[in-house]
Amino acid sequence: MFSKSTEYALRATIYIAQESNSDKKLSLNQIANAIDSPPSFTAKILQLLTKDNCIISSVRGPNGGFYITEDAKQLPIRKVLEAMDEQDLFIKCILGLNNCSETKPCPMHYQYQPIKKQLIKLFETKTILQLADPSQPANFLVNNSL
Amino acid sequence: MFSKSTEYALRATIYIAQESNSDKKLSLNQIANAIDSPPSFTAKILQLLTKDNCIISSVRGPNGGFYITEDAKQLPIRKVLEAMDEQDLFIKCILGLNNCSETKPCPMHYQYQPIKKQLIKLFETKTILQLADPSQPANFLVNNSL
DNA sequence: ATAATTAAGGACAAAAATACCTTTAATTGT
DNA sequence: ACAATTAAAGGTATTTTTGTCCTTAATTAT
Repeated sequence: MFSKSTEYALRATIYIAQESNSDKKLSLNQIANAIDSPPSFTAKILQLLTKDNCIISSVRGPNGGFYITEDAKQLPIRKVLEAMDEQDLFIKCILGLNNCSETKPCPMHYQYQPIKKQLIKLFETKTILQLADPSQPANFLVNNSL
Repeated sequence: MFSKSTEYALRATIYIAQESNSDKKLSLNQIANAIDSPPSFTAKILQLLTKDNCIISSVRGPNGGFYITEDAKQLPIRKVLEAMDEQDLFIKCILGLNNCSETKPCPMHYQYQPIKKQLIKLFETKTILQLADPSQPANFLVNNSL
């Protein structure tokens, strides 16, 4: 569905929203460890998410780290996809066509369109806050023993 | 959603099912031209689809080319994903976790699960024939002038 | 038989995604 | 001021994906 970068970005954002606030910041290593991602690569992802502090905020130095503001928690998760430049879901159809629509539909258009609509709705309406329920520690591990 | 390889594979399969039969075979160049894909790369994709002639059939030599049998048209399009080793949709969740389920759900599980179910149903129940039906649209061009 | 045609197969090239490492800058506490 | 800590930034390495090219094998028509 998404690139690893986007998966890490979504996991990191939700985890930070669950665990942090401006008084309790999370270090890169805490985050990478929690969301099961390579630390150095995760650093790059976090840099994208903190661009202009628009999704994630960060401060350097001792007791520094990453956190998210209450305002940013209200953003729809689509913003995370935008930050990662992951727009194919919104632009392309399931066969990879760019302008697949009612006027020039592909052979799978009528089958995929309703599903695409739900996916778009999910990312445009669900906020970071709605996905980050702090009442219980969430599962972010790629491989679980079931 | 899918890799370019898988997109080409789906487009090629549907196109071949629309246009060919054992008496009317399609050359590599006809196919690549129709589905808007790089010819040499498409050749590799077609090799995967013709493995054991299980989805697409081919014959070499003059008047040779690719075609699909009536039997193969009855296969669900999931078979194309299998041939391309594109299994993430069926295995992983939207955050990239392998064993995301009711017992250990990720933070997006309950939002994504119903959509994933529809996607799986689409690929497991729709046959190549159903998508290649003359009643279905037949546009395969990546960039349309709308 | 021979030549022409077409897919199959192998090697290789380019580009993109993923991952790592080192240095720099900011911040904090002493 | 200084040392310690932490993210930012830059460069590089590795792997995967995408794409090309050339040779081989099969088939057909002459």
